[in-house]
Amino acid sequence: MNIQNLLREKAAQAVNELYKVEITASDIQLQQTRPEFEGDYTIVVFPLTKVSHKSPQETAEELGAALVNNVEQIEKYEIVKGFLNILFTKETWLDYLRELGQNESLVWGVSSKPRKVMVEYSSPNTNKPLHLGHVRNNLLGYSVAEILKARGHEVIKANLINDRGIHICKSMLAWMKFGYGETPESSGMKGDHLVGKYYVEFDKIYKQEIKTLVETGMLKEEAEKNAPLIKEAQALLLKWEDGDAETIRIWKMMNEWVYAGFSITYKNLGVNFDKFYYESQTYLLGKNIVNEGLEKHVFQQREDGSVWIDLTGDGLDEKLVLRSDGTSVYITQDLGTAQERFNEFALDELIYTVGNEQDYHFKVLRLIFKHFHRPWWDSLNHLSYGMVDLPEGKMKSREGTVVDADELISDMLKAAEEKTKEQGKLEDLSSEEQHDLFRKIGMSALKFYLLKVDPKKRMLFNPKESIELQGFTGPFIQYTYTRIRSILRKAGENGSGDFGNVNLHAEEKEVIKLLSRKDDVLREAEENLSPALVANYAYELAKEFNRFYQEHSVLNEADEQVRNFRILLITKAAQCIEASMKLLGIEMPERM
RNA sequence: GGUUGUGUAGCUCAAUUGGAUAGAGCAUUUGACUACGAAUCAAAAGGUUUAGGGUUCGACUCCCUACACGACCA
Repeated sequence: MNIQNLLREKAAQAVNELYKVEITASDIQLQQTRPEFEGDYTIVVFPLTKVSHKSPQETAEELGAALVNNVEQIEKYEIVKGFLNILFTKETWLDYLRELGQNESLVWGVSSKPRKVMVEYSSPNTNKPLHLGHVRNNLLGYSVAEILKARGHEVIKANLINDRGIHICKSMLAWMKFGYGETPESSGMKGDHLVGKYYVEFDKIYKQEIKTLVETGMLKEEAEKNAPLIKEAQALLLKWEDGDAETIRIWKMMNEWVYAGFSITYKNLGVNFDKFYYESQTYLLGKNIVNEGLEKHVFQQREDGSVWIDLTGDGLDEKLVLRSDGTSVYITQDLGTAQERFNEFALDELIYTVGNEQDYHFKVLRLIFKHFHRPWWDSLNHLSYGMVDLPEGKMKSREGTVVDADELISDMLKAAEEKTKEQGKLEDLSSEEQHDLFRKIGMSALKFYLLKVDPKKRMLFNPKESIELQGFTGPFIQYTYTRIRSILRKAGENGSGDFGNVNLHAEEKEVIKLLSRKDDVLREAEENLSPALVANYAYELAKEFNRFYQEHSVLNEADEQVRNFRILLITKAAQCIEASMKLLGIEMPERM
């Protein structure tokens, strides 16, 4: 059993008996004992003085004595300034490791209430290739989905592709006018990049037209509306909405190019989806919701025909849900698609992985369903993440500072190859094996770099740092893993016996302690939708192993029981590192 | 203008959700490869947690004010 939970429960019991109250295990505040004191865990006594009506010192004294007397796993206690430090017997830790050893592989603790959850992530536009911001989105969404799965939930990974609207018409128009039939095949370009090229082309010529108009004396805003190219694009959108055959044909063709491109990027990123949605099929949804809102008097219609919701009572303002011409806005279709998804899958929860620039939007979405009294309105969650900045500042497409996802990936792999070759340890691997290794190392550097940061926070992407292999990085953890694997290969079958009641060194105990925290880490990662907690944990574990490795030998250990113990210890450490990194979408190599 | 997020070591990030002397990595300085892999380990140095006030046994964390940067709503 989880040692922290054991302590919480026993402490709660003891408090209840001592002071005739009814507190629960979760009322016990627990933390790691600071290294300068003797002990494994520390009970914070201050909150308990409210029920004991005694001084912190006295309360700690009574609780400590009760625990030592009643719990065989507890060896001693020590009180320092209102903190009750608890030391467990070494058998407690050895037994915990034995318990882990009963399973062949590592088993995560699962949620007591499994849910059915849809995680929407990626959700790209079809007018240009993916960039660094999308990469953070994809890695976060994928990882959160994997974390939820590991917790025992049923997860549907969904991708809502924005395949319609003025943006794709711009690319189409530019291609029709200036493309001369260029295709991915004829140009040798990846489809998403080819379409992106025409999007940029559109913008370039559009800007020129505006400039020319302004020179003839037109106001800038006016020029932006009246430039011939934008008018043409708008006309094209109308044709698309009318279902014009030729327009639809070109639209489909260009979107197919983009999808082929995206699927390569997704494959390289190692992400996947169970369900694709397309806006062209969902953008008309939501109008029935608008009607429902009007009937329920949650929405109000104005004289011009537009429909609004008044959220001033919730601290927000009034929000448009349908334009006066009867067309949808973004929130309209989001209302429709959310409703449809709950209907179709009987979801317990829906998580949108979208940047924090849309915090307001998702607040509104939840509130609307709250006013509709949907029972699931509260399960509509927004995995909101911060933007990715570059050392030069924000990514700006106009200034060409956008970091392209495909380029980024290939740069990472190249860097991994160079740095690995510098080490010169792998001459005997086939070139195929080498390339697989470079991929694993490069992607681990990239993924770990992006996932180790709290998703909520805006972060800095420093290309030079991202390809580092030392310190708080993915490759460091991989390296640690391969060291363990190397020992285990050499150990062969020599470590399957029991280890009795061996001595336990500080470095060994610390590794077991960390292992015993795995389920709490996963639970917290779920609660906070934060892969960063898992990343930090994997790093801690790797570091703790390295500390052990420096001080103690496994294979050269003469005592067979000690050797058996250490082999099981490092086996479980390796499995836990691998399992944690897998939740981040990072693969472990056998050698590097 | 309104709403909202962020501000921690030179840089990039942590801090068990209010707990002990705020921790890591990089960079700098120093020590350890004839021990299972040195992509490692150990050590030094680096902090008025943006500033000021408040709440309490106790504040990086909660409240107020100001400043800086960002985002959103028109």
